[in-house]
Amino acid sequence: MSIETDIKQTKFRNAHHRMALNLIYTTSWLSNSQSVLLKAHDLTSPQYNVLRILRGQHPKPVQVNDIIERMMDKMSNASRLVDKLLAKDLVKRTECPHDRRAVDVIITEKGLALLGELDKMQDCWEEQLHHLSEQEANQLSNLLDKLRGSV
Amino acid sequence: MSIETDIKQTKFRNAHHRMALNLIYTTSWLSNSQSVLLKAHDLTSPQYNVLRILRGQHPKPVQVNDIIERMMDKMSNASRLVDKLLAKDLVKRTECPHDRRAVDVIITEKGLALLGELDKMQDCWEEQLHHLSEQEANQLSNLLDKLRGSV
DNA sequence: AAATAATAAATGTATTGACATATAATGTAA
DNA sequence: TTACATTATATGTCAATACATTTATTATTT
Repeated sequence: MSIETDIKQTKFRNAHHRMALNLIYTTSWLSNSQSVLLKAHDLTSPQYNVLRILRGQHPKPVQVNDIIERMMDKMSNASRLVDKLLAKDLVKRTECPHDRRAVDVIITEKGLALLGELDKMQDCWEEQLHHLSEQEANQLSNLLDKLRGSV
Repeated sequence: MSIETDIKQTKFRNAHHRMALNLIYTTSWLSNSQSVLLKAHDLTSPQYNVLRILRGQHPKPVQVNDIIERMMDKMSNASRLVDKLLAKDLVKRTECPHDRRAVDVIITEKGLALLGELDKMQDCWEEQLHHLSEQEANQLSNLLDKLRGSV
């Protein structure tokens, strides 16, 4: 009885429609709560996302194109996002030796340190998710995979 | 095995983390596909959302504040959103008789006609959701409610 | 090798959104 | 009734985003 009260709507076309609205609503709820936490560290969600991608590959460099492919929301102008991180000394950008079109992006020590701090915040954020058991979390994830038709 | 390949990430901190990323990724996938369809009719998702809220109450007027409360992503500047719809003659805006601070917003015939067309598009969009059975859709929706702690 | 296509990234521009603040009307308390 | 708080909406400003285009480099074709 919840999404109904949250968006003050009692009728849905059908189960799938209710599910779709619920997905959008729940995700908006979830990512807003993350944005609030990140703002205290002067980061946006996409910036945080990029930093974690870079840490995942560290110390290997990552090209802008790779970043785009790995991002949650495939975005067009990732290079300006990298600019922002560069301005904060959280990443460094060097010309890729094999391909002079491309650019190698690497997270800096400062970036790693910031992410280290944010891990605690992230733990805190993830606590919210524990209304679901581990089993339920897996179940939800599997349903999402199936929804996208990739099972 | 899917979110892993879609965002090229094989390791997650834990089941809940994987679920959270999957939620964000799947919802982004879902709403992007809707945006693409809407753009052909020169509407954004929030605008479409507002129009449907107005249709839901039609012919009763809806105040801007009500719109905000009913929206998926609670947004600060709903009045400029109404402006946009007004400019396209999809809604009309009149001063609320009982409360001169408030504004009554009503969907126009043109707005209703547009939504009528878009219903077909929406059906089409919802077809995507049928990788899940009705039962699975309900299951997913219930898990989302539970995730938000509102069960 | 020259011409053409394809790829990686950056940039221009207009729109959208976030956030704080302003304006106006109403409600409430002294 | 005046002062003060609250509510409803609008606006100013700046950052973020979308989308198209541009530049530079590499790959492919003839």
